[in-house]
Amino acid sequence: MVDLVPVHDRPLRSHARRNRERIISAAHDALTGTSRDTSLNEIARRAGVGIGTLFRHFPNRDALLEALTAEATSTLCTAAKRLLVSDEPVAALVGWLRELVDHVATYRGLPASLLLAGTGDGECGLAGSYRAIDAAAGALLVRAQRTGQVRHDLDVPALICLVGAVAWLLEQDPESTERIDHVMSVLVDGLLTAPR
Amino acid sequence: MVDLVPVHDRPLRSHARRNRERIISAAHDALTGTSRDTSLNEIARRAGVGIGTLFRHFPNRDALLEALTAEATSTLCTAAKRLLVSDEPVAALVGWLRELVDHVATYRGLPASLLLAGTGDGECGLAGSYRAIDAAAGALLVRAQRTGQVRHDLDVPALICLVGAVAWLLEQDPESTERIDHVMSVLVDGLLTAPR
DNA sequence: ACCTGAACACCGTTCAAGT
DNA sequence: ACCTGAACACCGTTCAAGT
Repeated sequence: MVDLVPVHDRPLRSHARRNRERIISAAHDALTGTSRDTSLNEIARRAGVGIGTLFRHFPNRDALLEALTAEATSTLCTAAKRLLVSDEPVAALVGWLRELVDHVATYRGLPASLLLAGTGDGECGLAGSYRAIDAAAGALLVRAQRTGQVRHDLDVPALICLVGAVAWLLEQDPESTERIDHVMSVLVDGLLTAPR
Repeated sequence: MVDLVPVHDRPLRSHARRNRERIISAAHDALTGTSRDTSLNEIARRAGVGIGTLFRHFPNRDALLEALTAEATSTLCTAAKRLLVSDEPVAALVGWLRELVDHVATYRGLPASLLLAGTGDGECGLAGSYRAIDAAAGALLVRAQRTGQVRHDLDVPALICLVGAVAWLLEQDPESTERIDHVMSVLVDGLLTAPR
């Protein structure tokens, strides 16, 4: 994209960009740490920015979540592409799903927002992330199903539902990692083809 | 318990009891219908009662949820006892878990509150319900495990986690019954013993 | 073009004042 | 003993006013 903006408002734009970064950084710290339930007003305050500025950059909470997770989501999806050439299709799928659970559980409210992005007809903030995850998971799923070891009556939305549900469990009690692993193993067993 | 209260405050007590019933009834309608996200103030208003009265009867949202669900929970748990003498232990467990999912998904916020009741050390409102469900599920689980068809590395808390997660999915999108059924069948497959 | 922060309509919760 | 509702401290969100 060519830069057509006049030179004289460069400093303003760069200042705005810095504000954006500050908000993202403050939001990351606020939504990731131990006290994850931080208000948007508080995030703006910590970012040293007016609340109006936060809403100017991110019209709603989902837009902020999208910005926060965009980078991690895309690295996760490129990782999926790399896994597509591994020689263990089922292990690749399962391993990636586990990573996805951890990723989605990183920010409070992300499981619900991601699910909503899948259901929602319109363009809610996380629609882009959802599509990226959908594509990555789809490729891994199809390849795993071709081995015959994974149920064929599974589609990507169902898979994302399952991941979202487990991520929500992790969100409810971030301490209970071992229980989540247990639950996840039950779920993975369910994905595998049952003996007829 | 013997009734020791003087006769002259009987009408007051009965009036209080009627208020309690009104609140429960209004809350049921408000939290069950299509617009499930009704505020406590609004519920009090619909019940024709001051907001202070609502908080006097139910100190927090979980206490209200407990009162709302107490009856349905106990009938579900007596149903579990009846299922204990059926001749299909696995089908009994699975069928009951499905009913539990529907029950937990009935009221908005119940999945999260129930999970918290399991984790919480103290006495949050739904601790009683959790114990009842724990006992009922435990009996069904043990019997199903004795057949050898159900994984032995499963305990009741893990089971309730799974139910809560699926109920949360249903809560997020009450329309998607067919998808939930699908997810539930995957989960149930995961509960069954995998071929060694 | 971008930022600010007072202001709005809400939320759950409390508590002095009533009967 | 029980009820009331104004009041409090919050929340997300908007928007007139500034630079």
